[in-house]
Amino acid sequence: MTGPRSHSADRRRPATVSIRDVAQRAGVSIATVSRAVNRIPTVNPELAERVWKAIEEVGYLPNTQARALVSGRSRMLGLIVSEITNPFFPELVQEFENLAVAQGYEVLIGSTNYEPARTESLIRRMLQRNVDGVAVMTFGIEEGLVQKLVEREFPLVFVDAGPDLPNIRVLKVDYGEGIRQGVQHLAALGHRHIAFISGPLRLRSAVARRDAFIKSMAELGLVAPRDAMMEGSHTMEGGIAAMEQLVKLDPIPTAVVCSNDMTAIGVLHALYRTTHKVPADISVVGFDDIHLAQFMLPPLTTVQMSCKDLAAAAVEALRAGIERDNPRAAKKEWHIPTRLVVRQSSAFPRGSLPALTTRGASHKEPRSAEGAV
Amino acid sequence: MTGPRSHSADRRRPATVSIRDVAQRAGVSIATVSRAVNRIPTVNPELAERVWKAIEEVGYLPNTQARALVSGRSRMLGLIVSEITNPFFPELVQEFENLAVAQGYEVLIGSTNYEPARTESLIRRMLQRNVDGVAVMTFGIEEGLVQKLVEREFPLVFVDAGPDLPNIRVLKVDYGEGIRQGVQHLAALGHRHIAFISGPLRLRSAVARRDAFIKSMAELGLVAPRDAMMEGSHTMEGGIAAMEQLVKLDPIPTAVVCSNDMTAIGVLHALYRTTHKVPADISVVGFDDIHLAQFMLPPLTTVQMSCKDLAAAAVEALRAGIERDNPRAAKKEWHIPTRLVVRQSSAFPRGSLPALTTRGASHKEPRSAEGAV
DNA sequence: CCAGAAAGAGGAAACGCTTACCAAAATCAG
DNA sequence: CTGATTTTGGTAAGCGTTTCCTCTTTCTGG
Repeated sequence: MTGPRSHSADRRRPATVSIRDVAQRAGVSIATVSRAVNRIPTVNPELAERVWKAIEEVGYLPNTQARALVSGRSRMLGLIVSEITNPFFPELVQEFENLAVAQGYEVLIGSTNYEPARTESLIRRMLQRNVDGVAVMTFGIEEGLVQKLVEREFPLVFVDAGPDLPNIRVLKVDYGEGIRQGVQHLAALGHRHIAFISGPLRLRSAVARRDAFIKSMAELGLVAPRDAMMEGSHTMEGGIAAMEQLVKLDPIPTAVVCSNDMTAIGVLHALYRTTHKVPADISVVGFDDIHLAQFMLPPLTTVQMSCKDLAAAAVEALRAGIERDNPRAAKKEWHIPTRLVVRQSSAFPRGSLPALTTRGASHKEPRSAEGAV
Repeated sequence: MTGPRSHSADRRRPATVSIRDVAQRAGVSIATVSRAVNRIPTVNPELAERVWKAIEEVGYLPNTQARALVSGRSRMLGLIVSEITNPFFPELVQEFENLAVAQGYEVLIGSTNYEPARTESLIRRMLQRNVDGVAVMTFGIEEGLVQKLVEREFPLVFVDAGPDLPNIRVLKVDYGEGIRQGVQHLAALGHRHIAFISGPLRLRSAVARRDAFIKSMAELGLVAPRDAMMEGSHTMEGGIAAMEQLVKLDPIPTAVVCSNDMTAIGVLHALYRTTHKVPADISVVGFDDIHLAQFMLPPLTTVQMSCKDLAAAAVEALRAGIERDNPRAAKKEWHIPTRLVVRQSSAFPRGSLPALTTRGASHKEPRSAEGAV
């Protein structure tokens, strides 16, 4: 009669051991147990000791559902990404989760796959599960999504752009800096015909990246002809399709800047199929610096956007919105830097230097810089 | 006074609209609302209609926490993977999540990163969140993990191997078939010196894959010398390290079979650095068939393990364990087939046919088969 | 036309926890 | 030594659901 399942008829599945079992065991009231568990200082240390011992003995785990129900806070965070299968996002998810868990939060993940219907149901589910806040890291908001959450005065974090409302915080990625470094790097190598493959242009972030490219080109007195500005889809398939168009151009671009690394990987593949050599025939620059980038053939020159920074900012911003006594409660914007990482997919354009070998030996080629420019 | 927040003092954050608001609006009791929501047939259709209308009007979403508390079932599933940043897993997660959500479940994801401490805390968290069941897709159980869950009579799904207990179901992957196809494919091309790079050998699945390789070799009267059997780590870095050893061998293997695709990608990268050509100098075969595999340079020949199949089986098995009236409740094992997908990282060993060109043109090379052998 | 059954709706008790509110014990000042 | 003040622990009221039980109401058959 003193076992964990004593007080409750075990009609339910998990032979759940509740706060009452602990109280009984320790010979105190459930209130005391609760206070001990929550480390409320008014409880007598000796009693607290007894409680902790009892907790250990009966193997008590506080029921989060019940906690959430009464406290109104679920200690769950929503994380919405556009595509979990794009390797950038798992890296982000990983970091985000580590940080969230360290703060005692659980994470509910969802990917929109760019489908409004999915997004809709995602929001619904998260609302229903009572998440304390949501980070929308889709790099481009599908409008309408916002509305539902905003109404509820939900702590919300967006990337790049979001409505200026009290509960909304924004992570501003400084695309300008990284992309400028990329373009200048290519220009310094002697490239003049530089193409760009964007993400889906209905995403604000994709537009922002493209604009950063155009601006950087303009600063150098360069301009990419309209047909060298392709719209991709932030996928390998999109990169392939775009590159297949670009190689038909005359003159053919000597370098391609991509809106993300997956696109760049697609480009590498397309050029492999058309037997163009990278970087001898065409230089390729990516964006994101996913882990995979350095293992591509050749290793990818790319603009790094640290998902560590991003995740850290997201969690911090979310907490600022959730915890009313948070010191950063007033902060509304976080800035994320970007920087170029030079590897071996970028080199002098053919003809500007004599007899460059390419594959295999290319990692020994002279380069303008290693690391940030 | 009739608004959604009428009855409850709004001390709490979310201006939560509860079942009471709906009841008031529809002019019925909360019991009736609950019954209507849960589509219990005894409720008068006309009343139900009124309830649904009221729900719509006040924007009611049932509170999952409260539901879980009273019903004892959270409708959350745990999904434990070894490494979310290994592209195989996001694909799996995606499928799993789609299926789970379709059945009305939410998914809590966690990756162990092969660290026992992480695993430990993962289990704790999931238990505390009251998940209805857990799928452990780490491809190799870190023992001790099991114990905690087993004690609670938790519905559990493992891959490859797990204790034979009433609440435990196992997904058996048929490594033999796919790996046999891979080895036979290489042998048919003329390869005799075939190396193997395994996963971390403390994982049972890694051992199973290696054993399947050894067995397939033996069937053909082949044997891989001990120093051609490397232990990797299921990462690109592991593949690189292992391959760097293998190229020092004399004679150098003409083909390498890898325990997963990430390892194979690492191998490709290592061979690029040592200026060996794939497949002309060395053929490479992967395992998993992640989406990325077909976009590698060259596209990777690999053994496909469908993560669709795997996810579907996992969800089904989990439901069988959770829902006591499930027709499949008695089924304890699910079988997952594997099959070879031939692409361009495998070809005749150098010398067995005259003058093979490699890169760029290799996709036009004669091959023994396209698709399954 | 009435007894009894069936059907439908409401009241209220749980689920496991937090937290106001209280009461008792302990401490202290006068 | 008494009355006021401070600990400190217990009691109970919820949190938003589900579900059992009871109470009407309506229908059926004799």
